[in-house]
Amino acid sequence: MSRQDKEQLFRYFGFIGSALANPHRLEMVDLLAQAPRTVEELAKMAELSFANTSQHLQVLKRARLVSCQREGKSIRYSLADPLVAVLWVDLRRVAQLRLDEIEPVMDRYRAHRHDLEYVSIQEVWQGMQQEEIVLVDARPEEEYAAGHLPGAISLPVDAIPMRMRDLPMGKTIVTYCRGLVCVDADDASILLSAYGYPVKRLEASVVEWQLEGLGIEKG
Amino acid sequence: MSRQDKEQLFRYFGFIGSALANPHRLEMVDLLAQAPRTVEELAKMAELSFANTSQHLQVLKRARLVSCQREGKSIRYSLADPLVAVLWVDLRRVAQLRLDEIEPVMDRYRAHRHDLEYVSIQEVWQGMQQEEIVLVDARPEEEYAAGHLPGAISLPVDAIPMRMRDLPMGKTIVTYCRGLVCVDADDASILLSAYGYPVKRLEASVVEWQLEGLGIEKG
DNA sequence: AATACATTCAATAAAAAGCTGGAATGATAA
DNA sequence: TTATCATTCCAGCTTTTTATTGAATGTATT
Repeated sequence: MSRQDKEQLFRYFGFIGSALANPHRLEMVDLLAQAPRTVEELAKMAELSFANTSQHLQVLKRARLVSCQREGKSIRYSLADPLVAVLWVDLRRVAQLRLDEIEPVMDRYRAHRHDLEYVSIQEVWQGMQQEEIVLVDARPEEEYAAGHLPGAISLPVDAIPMRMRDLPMGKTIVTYCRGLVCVDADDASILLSAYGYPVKRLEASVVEWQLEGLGIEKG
Repeated sequence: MSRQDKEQLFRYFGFIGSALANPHRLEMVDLLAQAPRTVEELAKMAELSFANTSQHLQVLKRARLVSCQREGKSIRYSLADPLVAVLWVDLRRVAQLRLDEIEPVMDRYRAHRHDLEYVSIQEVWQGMQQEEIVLVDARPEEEYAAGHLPGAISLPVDAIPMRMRDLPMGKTIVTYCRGLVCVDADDASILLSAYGYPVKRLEASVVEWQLEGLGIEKG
């Protein structure tokens, strides 16, 4: 009996693992870690068909990694628990640490990677206390609204040419976005430095910020 | 180009996920998180055939989650990095937090679960400073040797009737083993309290101890 | 050099997961 | 009520994963 129960337990653990065994599902988890989204939004962002997106979401839902709630005509999905985001960050960390093949792809994906100057979470935290830097959230506004670093200004990449004037001069700008697997902050940095601002990039997301025990702001 | 690279990145992440998508592989990761093992040992412990065990190990190895090295006639596998153990702990945590189905199985598997008194890592740490408790490592000796809580005595369940006399009287005994998915500490607790010792159980493993930032001992 | 032994490889069959396009559902809005 | 629309379900098909055999590999020991 004991062995069977043990196997059953590991079957449940494997069930969670299976949910994480697909690239598209991981991309959805990554997106949902930023902000809740409808099926339609997710399908567009992950470049998948509706049916396919829905099916993947069902898998994540059955594994209890996401939950959903109706909102008007559509259904909005979100991560079921912050711990799921932590799990996803860990998986990504292991992949980056262990799979050497990732580096060259990362370099291609984030072509400007080596042209940028980076800052750590700690440096940003200190710089903010001393009001030496301005934090720029380069993600879409919904994601900013769902949770952003304290004091950050929302300035989605697409909106930079329009709303650049909002930025105060004389301070160093630090951009951030969804983290390593996102080029928004890269693009924003390139743009802003072309306009003459001194820019650095934070290579972390809101989840990693929280993992450091630091708080966030909403709305 | 950009989108393709992004997809490639997520394919790599999914590759790590796939390695975690099988119950037997997770059991092996759990075992290897305690101590390095040969294929033969793992096969016996997980109750799998040789070939099957080897095949699963290849999958884990290709995902770079484990590494191996020859040792005499046999090959000894171990976790490739402590971060892998962290990932595994997180996966287990998510499963336990989110899958309600797990509780009843856990109750059956660890039948004495509700007869035991539990202590937290913090309580153990404090109790040890004040020399009020004796820590008993109920795992096999190899696992104790590979890393154990500081000051713990190695007393594998099977050896309790023989070596019980080594235990000092007058102090509270705290048992621990591989964590939640292991009954060694349960069995040890039941045995020792039947012999009249005051016993509590720590529901955590060496990995979780380390995650609290506390050190361990080896050898 | 020959043998023993732990591990891996290869081939197969069975089971599970993945994608697609169209139909069904079910809540909202008219 | 009816129409609309986002989402889910379904049937079919292809691909991937898994367990099981038995043979092959490659060290270590004699």
